[in-house]
Amino acid sequence: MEEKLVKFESAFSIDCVIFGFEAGELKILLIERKDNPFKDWLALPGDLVKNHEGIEESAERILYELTGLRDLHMEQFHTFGDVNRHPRGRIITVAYYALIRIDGQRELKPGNFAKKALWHSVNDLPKLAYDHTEIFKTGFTKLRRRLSYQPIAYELLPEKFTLTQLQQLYEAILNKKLDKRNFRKKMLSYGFLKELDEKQKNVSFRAAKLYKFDRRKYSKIFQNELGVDIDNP
Amino acid sequence: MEEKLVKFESAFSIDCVIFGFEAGELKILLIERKDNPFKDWLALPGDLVKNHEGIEESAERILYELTGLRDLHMEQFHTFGDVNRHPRGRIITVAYYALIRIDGQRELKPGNFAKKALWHSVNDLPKLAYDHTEIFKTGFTKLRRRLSYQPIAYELLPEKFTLTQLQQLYEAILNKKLDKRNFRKKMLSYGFLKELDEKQKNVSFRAAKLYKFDRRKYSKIFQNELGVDIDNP
DNA sequence: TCTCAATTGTGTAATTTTTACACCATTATT
DNA sequence: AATAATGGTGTAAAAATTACACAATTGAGA
Repeated sequence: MEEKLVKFESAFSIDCVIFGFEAGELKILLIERKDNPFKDWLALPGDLVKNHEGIEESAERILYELTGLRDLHMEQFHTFGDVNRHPRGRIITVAYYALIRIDGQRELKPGNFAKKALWHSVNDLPKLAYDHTEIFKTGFTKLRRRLSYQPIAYELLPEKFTLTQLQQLYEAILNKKLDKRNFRKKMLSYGFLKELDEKQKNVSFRAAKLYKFDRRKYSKIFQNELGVDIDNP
Repeated sequence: MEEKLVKFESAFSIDCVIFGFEAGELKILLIERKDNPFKDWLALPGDLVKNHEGIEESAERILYELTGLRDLHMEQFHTFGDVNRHPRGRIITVAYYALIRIDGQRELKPGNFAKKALWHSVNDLPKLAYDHTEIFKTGFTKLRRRLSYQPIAYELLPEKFTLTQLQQLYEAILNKKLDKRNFRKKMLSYGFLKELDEKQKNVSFRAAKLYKFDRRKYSKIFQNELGVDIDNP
């Protein structure tokens, strides 16, 4: 059963704050809108939720259509439902953030309602369409808070990375300088970083060791620490 | 403009997990449903969001109608949107938790669709209507996680309380025993507990000192520690 | 009024975690 | 061979957390 008419009097949508990390900078993926309202503005990728899909599913679809990627780290973080947040009617939107590895080769498909999709540094964002600036800020704050108790950052790095890259990523998200020795000590103490027999290439200085995440160990440590409490009904 | 017809093909609702603390037990406020679906089942208080109200506003209204209280500590914690979560159509629901002081005197108004409202211990909840058991569990987990980094528990206690009561409340939420001396040391170190010149009455043992929260000091300590990051756009 | 039962209120030492801090090593480039 | 740039490492001080036991107070009841 295909939908023809969007019920603007009462509908729900998904908006995604998609984080990536590139050249030492934290970025988000934005689209440039083709039409009114907010023609030519930058906006968060999003769509109306279809009748046959759950909201989680819808968020995954939006991400897949845009990036071709599935099974990303995604998290619902807030729902925005002010009466006038959307000029075309009463639409509440469920916001998710996602963490993805930026890959310059990958083609982004902005979809029918956008001219293009682009990565934009979080540090000098223009005003976004609708209430998307607020949504972004909320999502960024949630990500930051989350990172301070769960080391999810590796989702943003390439498979092999140096400790300096990891530290730069933390610094970009937490927005503060960290001490190199203490940072390394801490990260290595978790035990889910695996040192590789490989070094950085093509750098004109001492090459750093490469590491990768051991997902198995990571899960063991962090799943029961954060999931639904086992002792409760 | 009054609504006559509820658009069940696509609507949103609010559900509230309302926590209270009484007789050393953590409780939530439930309603007993009058009609189908889920006639006679216990459910979380909730309602459809009206066209003219924001979701926050809607949550506040639901709480006010039920308890007569305003300005409660409320927090949106998750939105549930599985396709088949509601037997009567596609309804996604935004869930809030609230913390309130149980007052046996206060009359609860269950509303038109419920037979009654009652406080129920969180420890032996029956299966709830719809997906409300899942909503409750998620809310409880969020509350627990929040409490471990922000001492919000005082919202659940009477104005004057003993440190033992406070500890019991923490134990009920975190679901584990705490060390009395360490607990007191920690709580008092925050500096927002004010010792009163008053003691417990009507107990057949050594009466404990009463304390109250100093909201002013509390806010100073915890507002900038958790709010939106000041350094970011 | 004495005793009992129940609960309050208190401090210290050991352990763990966090913080602060500086220099030599390695590599590519010239 | 010197230089420029970054990688990689350890220790000591401070702070936070944990573990742990007993005397003091009160009302109830004999």
